[in-house]
Amino acid sequence: MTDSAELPAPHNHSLCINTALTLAAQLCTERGVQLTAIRQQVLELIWANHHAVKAYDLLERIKPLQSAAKPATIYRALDFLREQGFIHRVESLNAFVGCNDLKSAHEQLLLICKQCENVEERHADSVMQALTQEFVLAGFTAHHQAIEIHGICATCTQSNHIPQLV
Amino acid sequence: MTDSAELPAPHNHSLCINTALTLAAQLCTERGVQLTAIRQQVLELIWANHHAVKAYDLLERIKPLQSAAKPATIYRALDFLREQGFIHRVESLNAFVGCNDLKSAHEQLLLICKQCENVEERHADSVMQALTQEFVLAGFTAHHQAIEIHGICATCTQSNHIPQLV
DNA sequence: ATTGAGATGTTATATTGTAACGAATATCAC
DNA sequence: GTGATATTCGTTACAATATAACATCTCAAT
Repeated sequence: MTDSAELPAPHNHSLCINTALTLAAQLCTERGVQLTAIRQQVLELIWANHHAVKAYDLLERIKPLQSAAKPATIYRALDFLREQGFIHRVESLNAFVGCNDLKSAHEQLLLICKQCENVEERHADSVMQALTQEFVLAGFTAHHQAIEIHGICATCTQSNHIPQLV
Repeated sequence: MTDSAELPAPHNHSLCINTALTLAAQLCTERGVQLTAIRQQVLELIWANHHAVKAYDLLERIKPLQSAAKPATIYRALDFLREQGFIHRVESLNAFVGCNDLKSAHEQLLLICKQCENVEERHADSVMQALTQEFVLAGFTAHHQAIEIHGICATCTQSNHIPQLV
């Protein structure tokens, strides 16, 4: 049996990773910033699945590649990747997840499944519009927002309804 | 000059605190749970202003009252207060703020001012409705949500426009 | 070759949060 | 009231997350 709990949808994940890495490399070139080996490896590790990854897990995983890696190694790479908009920090998990919309500067919604732990990013324009109205009402100028919803994703809900073999 | 940056609106803050504490005490009685001295003191310290307070700051502030206080003392009180819905955790700040809507079970929006550090809680029904629609679209069952917006509040925006005496 | 900016190595430490277990206290049935 | 039970608290130890500070390296532009 494959790991269907983690990558439930028919999903070519290496395509997923490749797209993200290729685009990141391209954007770095355009912006004149360096996607160094460490930064690229961290980005690749984050994209290993659609979970939110913890900094110290990344540290363990990068050590075979970068034996000198220390916490600062990881946090610096994470800072860079965040500045470039390649990843998001999931505030409610102290963890990090790849951004799958590098082109547009959308602020987004993160749907975090408690069961499979996948994090789905959605643009949710209607939510953002309602938020903007709310800011106007409150006289608030928004700079940055974190919208994180914990629950059960569609795939897990479905698979939970499939009769179990007991 | 008074501390107008922290409590900018004409605002009877002791009323604010008293209301919160009285209501919390009442709800605890109704629910058959204990609002012990420690828990009440922590709640009171959180309500000292409208900032998000860090756990270790609370620890320092409660020591004059509870000389035996240790991290676990604070975190247990915080757990209790959260379970009862008396406070919110601000995920993006690792900090805690009083809930000013104890009666209704609204999930809410936190508007966090970078300048005065006040946290304003808003119900934002339109945002929640848009969110609910988004969940339906995504087939997602939401259990808990954190919506945290960082920016500049109305009061600070106004006072920033007042010509400075230089 | 020099230099200057950015990236990394390295050590140390700060901050945030939990686990585990025994002692004290409150609550409830009798 | 007394004893049984559950809850709360004290205490120690530690885990997990994150940053500061400074030295060194790399590499491109001059």
